[in-house]
Amino acid sequence: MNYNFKKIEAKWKEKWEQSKLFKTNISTQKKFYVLDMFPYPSGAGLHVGHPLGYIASDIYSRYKKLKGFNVLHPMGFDSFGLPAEQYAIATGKHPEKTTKENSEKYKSQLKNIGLSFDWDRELKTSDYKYYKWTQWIFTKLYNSYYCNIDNKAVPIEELIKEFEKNGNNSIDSPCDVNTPNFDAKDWNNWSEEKQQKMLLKYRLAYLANTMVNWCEDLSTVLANDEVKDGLSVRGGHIVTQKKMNQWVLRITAYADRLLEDLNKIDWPNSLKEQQRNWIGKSSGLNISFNTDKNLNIPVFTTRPETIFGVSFLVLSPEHELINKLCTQNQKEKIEKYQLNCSKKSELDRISNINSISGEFTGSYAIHPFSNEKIPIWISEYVLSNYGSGAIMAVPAHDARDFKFAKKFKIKINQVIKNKTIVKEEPYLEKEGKLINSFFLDNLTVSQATKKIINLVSEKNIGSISINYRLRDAVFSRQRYWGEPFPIYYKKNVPYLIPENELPLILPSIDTYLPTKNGEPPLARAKNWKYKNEYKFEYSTMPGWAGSSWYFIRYLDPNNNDKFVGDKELNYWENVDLYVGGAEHATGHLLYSRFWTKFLHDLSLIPFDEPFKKIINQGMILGESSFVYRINGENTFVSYNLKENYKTTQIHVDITLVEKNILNIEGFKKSRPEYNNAKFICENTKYICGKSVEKMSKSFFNVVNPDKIIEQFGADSLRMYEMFLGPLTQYKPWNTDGITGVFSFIKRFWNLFHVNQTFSISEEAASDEENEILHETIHKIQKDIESFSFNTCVSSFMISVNKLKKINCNKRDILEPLIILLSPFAPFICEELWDKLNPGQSVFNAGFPNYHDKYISKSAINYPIAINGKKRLNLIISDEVSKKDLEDLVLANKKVVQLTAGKMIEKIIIIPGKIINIVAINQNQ
RNA sequence: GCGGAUAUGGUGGAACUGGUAGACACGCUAGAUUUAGGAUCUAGUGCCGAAAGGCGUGUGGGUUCGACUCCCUCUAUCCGCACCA
Repeated sequence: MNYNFKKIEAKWKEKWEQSKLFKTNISTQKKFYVLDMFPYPSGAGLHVGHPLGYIASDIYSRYKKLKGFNVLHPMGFDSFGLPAEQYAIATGKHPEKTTKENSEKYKSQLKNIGLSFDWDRELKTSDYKYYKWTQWIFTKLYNSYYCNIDNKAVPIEELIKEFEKNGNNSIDSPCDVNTPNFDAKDWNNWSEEKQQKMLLKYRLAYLANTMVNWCEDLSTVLANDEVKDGLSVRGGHIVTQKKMNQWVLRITAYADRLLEDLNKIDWPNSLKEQQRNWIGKSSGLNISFNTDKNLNIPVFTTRPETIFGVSFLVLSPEHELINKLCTQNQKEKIEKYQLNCSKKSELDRISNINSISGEFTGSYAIHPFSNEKIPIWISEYVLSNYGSGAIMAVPAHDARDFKFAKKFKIKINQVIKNKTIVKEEPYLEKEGKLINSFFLDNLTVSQATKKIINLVSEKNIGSISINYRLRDAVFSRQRYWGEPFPIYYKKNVPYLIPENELPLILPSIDTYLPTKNGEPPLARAKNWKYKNEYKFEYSTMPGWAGSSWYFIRYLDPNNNDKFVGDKELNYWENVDLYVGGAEHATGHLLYSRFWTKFLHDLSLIPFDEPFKKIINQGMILGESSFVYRINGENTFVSYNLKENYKTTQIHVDITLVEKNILNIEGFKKSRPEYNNAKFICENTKYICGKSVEKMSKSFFNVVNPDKIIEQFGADSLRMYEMFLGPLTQYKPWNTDGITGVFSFIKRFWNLFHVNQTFSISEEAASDEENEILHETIHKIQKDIESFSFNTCVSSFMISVNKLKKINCNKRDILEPLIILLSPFAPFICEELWDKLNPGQSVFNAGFPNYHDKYISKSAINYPIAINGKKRLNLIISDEVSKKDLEDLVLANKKVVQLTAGKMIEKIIIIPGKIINIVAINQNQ
């Protein structure tokens, strides 16, 4: 019988689906939770790069199952999002419809690959049965504040009780910067409206004015990557910065815990490092500078010891004191500068390092220790939302301050001794002794830092302060295709929709555009009011809302009474292995940790980290092909002749290229403008150029897995994806190479067949055969556990090649080998297992154990090296003593020949590894 | 600018804690076989050289009996973040 993968794969796909082989339930076994990052179902479907991580996690899941674990391995879709909405705007099709079509397509592609997902647990974020609970979590955030004393989130009722008793005087909790002090009397006298406004300043979900990229012509808000050089990418409309009242989540309250707890999870270091940098904790000192206008300017510095090096202050262009500091003759310039900055997006403002700009306010600060006059400037390199929005500039010891001082010819005071000439370049190290610093002179940096901190607090002009780079997370989107907020407004004050009235269903609207007066699309919904009276919130939640907790919902996806059942939660707990791309480092992975910690604080879940271990898979890159068109002509010149002309490089669809040779007829037909194209060829062939880049529709280099499966089968696709290289690395796809694993699979099949007939021997295995088997078991187990799947495939090839050579078809050997291979190539293994053990599934078998006695060998093929360079091999029994070994080696003819005329200085014997003879020339 | 990774044949890659560099494949060369298929099998294939031998893991140095592996220098490519005071 020939290996007919089409028949085999179709058969088992159906059988597994019918028998619900991959359905999981709570049991008494040990659990293991394997999760893939949530895909967004795009209209283009899967390409060959997408399933890389899914195949890896599938192999690991199946391995864990064979090892006796109860494995949870679910899949679903992050189905809210911008592309579906934009498609809806363009075509009028409801995003729900396209989302459904796209996820069905994804699902069928994933099933073709033979991934062992429990599809009964499938979920979609856009399903109201799911987003009911996303809304519910929002109500919990809204109804909580963060207590710094307990260091956790606490229900807002506790805060109200405290306000009623003592006002907010003894509250230690992050809140709005403009929160006034009040006592119980004030609180109890306030109207409900005023009380609600005060509470909003403390909630973990609160309203705040935040800057957005506003596009007047489109009357909508744009994302950073939709804006370039102050214009919208689509259409080139002017984009300005505008403040907008939006929902914000107080993630900064968790900054320290998010940072600290990185130490207790098994994530790649680079990922942890990215989160650390994103949170960006830095400790320093807040110091107040008085000014000639008698105003206090607080500045934040991490280098307080350089206080005597300050030669100017810089405020951010939005700083609230600028109006008061700005003198009459500087006013015009300052206002012009401020206006200029407001036109730039934050991204533009900070991306241009080399153009230094700023304006002098006309005012001076007074140095708190030397009483010197210090000019006050404004510049866009100081950000209003970090620290206090103002800095003390020390050009001798800070790179940006240095550039600024050079440009505006401000003096540069060196205060730390070093060989660097600070007139030419700044000295940035925190090493050396202080100079020009009065009472700090001759102290080291750390001594001076301590001393200045003490003095500043004694003088009552500043205090130690910890700053985070992390900002609170804006949670509103002016879009249609997202979760509606369970919020309505009464007298402009937000109120929650009661829990028992959730979900608040996303209403239908006629068109998905914002309204003419700039309200989000939901303002178009007809008769959409709470109790027919109160306006709902019109913005929707961002894409990351649904993906911040989906891993919890998988435990109990169909529960209509709770977001997850207790039994399920306590059995499955958090994710043991999470596989996905590193690009989510500071988005999804941080928000999920935040929500997990929050839910844990309210005792809703028993764990406070979502993902115990993460593996980042690398990307599979595509190989793009190019043709070269002579500028101004419809003539294409072959790759090696293109230097003779001025040409433009154009992507050509890789399906029209084989072994770098262009299918000219196909190319002509591909686009009307190529119909009459001419070609300058090399030996009648047109050679294309190529390069490796991201696999993308726009580069015409995508390879569809369905086509690969059609030609070689899913088992070959799975094994080839793993064989390409280490899971975590970036690597190019090359379809030609798949023939290697395809013929391996056929060779494996042929082990079970003699003259095309299924044939298996019941004879006992020989030592040689056992050796092959047990070495393979050992290697496969080790490599799966270290996620080295590429070397697993090599070992399978090696052992099958060896077994083929000795024509082994013994059950004792082949049966365990099927189990070993089944996580990688499930279809063929199930088929062969079924022939050996009719009616049983290989996935209910146990992973075989290896025996050391077959792995250790008594004779060693010793490599013999002379001066570290291997020269020959000698087979020597491991019972030979060291002394005998030396004699044996020195007596060898080849050794004698190679060491002739040299003196043998010593012999190094590393047992079981190598023998090295150190020989030196005698005449030297 | 800062941070992180990576660099090994024509190509993808292997080499466990310093111990045989190039496993396993693709490609290529030669041959066998065949119902001409993107089939199967055999042998060869790092580079230079007729051979002996020499040279080889991005560059230059160092430690070591021995370095792809450890240390220093430089270079290139990719990725991430955006002036974080």
